Amino acid sequence: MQTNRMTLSLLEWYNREKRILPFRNIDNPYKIWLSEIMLQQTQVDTMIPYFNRWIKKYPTLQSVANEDQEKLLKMWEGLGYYSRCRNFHKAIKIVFNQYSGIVPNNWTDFRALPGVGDYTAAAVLSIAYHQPYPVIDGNVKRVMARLLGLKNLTKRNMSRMNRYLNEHISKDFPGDFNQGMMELGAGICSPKNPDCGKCPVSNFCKGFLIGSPESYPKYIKKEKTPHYEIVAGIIWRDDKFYIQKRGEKGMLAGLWEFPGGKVEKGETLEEALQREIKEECGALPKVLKKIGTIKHAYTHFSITFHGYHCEENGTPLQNKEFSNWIRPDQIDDFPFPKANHKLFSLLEEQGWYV
DNA sequence: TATGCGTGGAT
DNA sequence: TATCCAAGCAT
Repeated sequence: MQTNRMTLSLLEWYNREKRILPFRNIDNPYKIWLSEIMLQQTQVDTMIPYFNRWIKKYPTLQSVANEDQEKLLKMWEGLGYYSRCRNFHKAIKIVFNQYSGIVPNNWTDFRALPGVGDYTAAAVLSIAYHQPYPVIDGNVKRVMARLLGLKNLTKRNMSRMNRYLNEHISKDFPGDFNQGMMELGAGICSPKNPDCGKCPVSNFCKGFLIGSPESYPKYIKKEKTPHYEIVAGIIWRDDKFYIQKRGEKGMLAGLWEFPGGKVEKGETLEEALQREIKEECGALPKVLKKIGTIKHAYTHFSITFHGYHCEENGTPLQNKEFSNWIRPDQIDDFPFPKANHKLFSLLEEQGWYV
């Protein structure tokens, strides 16, 4: 397939306007892979400081393969979607043990690694290894829907996009083509008010020619998410408080937290706190004082999070396998979810101790 | 195939 | 302020 005008126009624009990204070292597939994992559902400016911190501590693939997962999660703390980190660790160990530490350069082997889907496989193989696999992310979907005038992202329309991209991707600079498409979506072909005057491919864009690019693709309204009242206890034993580690699966897996949980219907906050701590730690606490309330939104629900100072009430808490007693200055040694850090902030303001 | 999975930026 | 949505993947 010969290079065509749309491709040339996109590449010319990309080379002129592209952001200088610290993670585009084409000699280092490990760094490109990490950057693509960190960028999933995450904006570039949010991810960059995390990437720089990670690479400073783990400059090589081997250094990740040999590290404890808890330390890696601490580096990931605050970035969200923590399964990315756990899967990346798993995949790096596979590469280290089964591929002599060389990131596979073929689709079948690389795509099979945990946490690597079609997007990441195409991104890494095109950017690091110059192979002509087109990426389709949220940006590209929107850009392509407008270019081709597709209202609905049906299976049929997705295969149209795929065919168009496979025909138009630059064989010489597939990584630049892919990044150009994504940069276009991020900076110009935005969901609302696309800046078509600056778009290098507006002449080829059906949405633009029709005069309503923003109506592609069709907007799908999302269900409202539920809201929950959550209670949690900082349970003191002298100058230390109790934390427990979450399970290996599900939400916030592998992170640490305080005991607590959802308030049920007809329950007061303190009743819920007593019940949850009894269920999780095997003993009723004494509730000393309310710390305060914070709000937090997850993808599928939101919470109001009530924190309480507590202490043991005669019966000590059970010492579970994945629990710990720590001082406030030790919170930097454990990965905590964002909601817990919001409560930490309140405690910083008030002074930690009751 | 629809849903669960975090957090922060943009409007 | 509320809402959308972001360089997706696993199940």
